[in-house]
Amino acid sequence: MTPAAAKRPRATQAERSARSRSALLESAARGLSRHGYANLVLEEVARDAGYTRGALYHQFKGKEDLALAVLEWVDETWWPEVGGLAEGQPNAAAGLLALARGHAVYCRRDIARAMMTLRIEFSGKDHPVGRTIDGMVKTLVTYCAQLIEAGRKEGSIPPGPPAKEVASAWLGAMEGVVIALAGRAPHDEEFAARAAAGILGLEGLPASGGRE
Amino acid sequence: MTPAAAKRPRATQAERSARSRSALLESAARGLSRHGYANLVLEEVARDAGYTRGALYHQFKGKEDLALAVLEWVDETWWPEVGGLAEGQPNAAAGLLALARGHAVYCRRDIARAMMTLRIEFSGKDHPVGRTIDGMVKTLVTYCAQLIEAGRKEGSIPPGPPAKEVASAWLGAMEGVVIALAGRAPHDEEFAARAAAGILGLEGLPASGGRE
DNA sequence: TAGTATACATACATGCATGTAGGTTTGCAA
DNA sequence: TTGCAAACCTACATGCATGTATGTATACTA
Repeated sequence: MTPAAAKRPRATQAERSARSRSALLESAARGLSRHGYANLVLEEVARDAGYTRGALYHQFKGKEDLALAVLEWVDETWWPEVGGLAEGQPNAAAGLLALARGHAVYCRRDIARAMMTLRIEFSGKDHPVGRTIDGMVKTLVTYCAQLIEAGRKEGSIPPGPPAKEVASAWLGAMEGVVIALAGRAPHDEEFAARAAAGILGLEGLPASGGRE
Repeated sequence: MTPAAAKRPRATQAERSARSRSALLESAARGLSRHGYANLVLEEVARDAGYTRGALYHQFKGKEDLALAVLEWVDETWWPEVGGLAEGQPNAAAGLLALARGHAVYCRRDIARAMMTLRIEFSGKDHPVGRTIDGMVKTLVTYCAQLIEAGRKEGSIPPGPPAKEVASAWLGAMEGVVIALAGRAPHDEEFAARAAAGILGLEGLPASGGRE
């Protein structure tokens, strides 16, 4: 079917649109990182992407829709890139440390701040963006809490406060560290792992030098 | 002098003004915590304090001045309440853990978020609020870095990345944890200390509840 | 090659929050 | 009590960003 697709050098129409859309998304993510939602001015977003607000309003319903699209994009890229890192590890503790390192690496593009900014601005608020953020955080915290409980059963993580509380603290520490270091490799990764280990109550710091 | 001051039940005039000012300040701090700077609407601030915008504009030059006053207030209360906690400790490592715990306690009033919000919105920006925040953070980081270096010399803190980097990460983790737990005692304090210990590279978790 | 839909730009309208100016009340001093 | 200076309130003016409506160019279709 669609023999044209095979012949044509590029699906110029759809590709053009997709190109614009992702350029706008990337610009919006940067903008959200730097200015937050309220201070984000759509004209700047469009200009930084090489367009005008007209293009933006053609691709997205409005500011809110744009922010939600950024969140969706983050959600779709985070899990394959970072979320899976816990799988291949020998135990849950190592998995959570790998997650921490992976998150730090992932956040070297200035997306971490976008998430944190939106979370601070909207978390707990009765707003579509707030609900979306809270949903994402809840999913992540639940996932980490499961890892923690598994780790406690298998003995790789010592007992302590409720797993959900630990998971919340773990995530908070992650984001705090990553933002504070703002992608300054290689320490961002190192400190994320250290903070994670501390929160979980792990004693020896594993692989803190580069040798596992 | 001013024998009136001794006679009068209250310095009604000045006291009235001070009362209004601090009520507005407190309301503003809460508002900044919840909504951030850009989303902070001065009418709400005034109303929550029992006034109108008129009173606010009588006490402060405007929104920016109000935010700066909140920062000044935080700066003036933080050091006596928290900053001093490092002094009485046996070594620098213990001092930094005490600082972490103290900060968590201090932030149970929702001031932590106010700081973090403003920091995220303005840090690195060419704006009076941004410069003030950056100054405060720089002072704190420098102070912590000194403690870290002292701790390394005396052996209570193991060597590692540059002290300033460690201090930045330490502060970031603090704020992240405190925000994530949002004043949910007693775990906020516990996790702040754990994260701090992890960042610093301390092995045994000291005084983590003892019998847990 | 003509027609149409899509991608994008320009121009206008609206709302909302800040800041300011002018008024009213309250306290204090002669 | 009279007068003045505060604390405080009400009403207006301005600016800025969003959203919408309309216009133009570029790509696909027949």
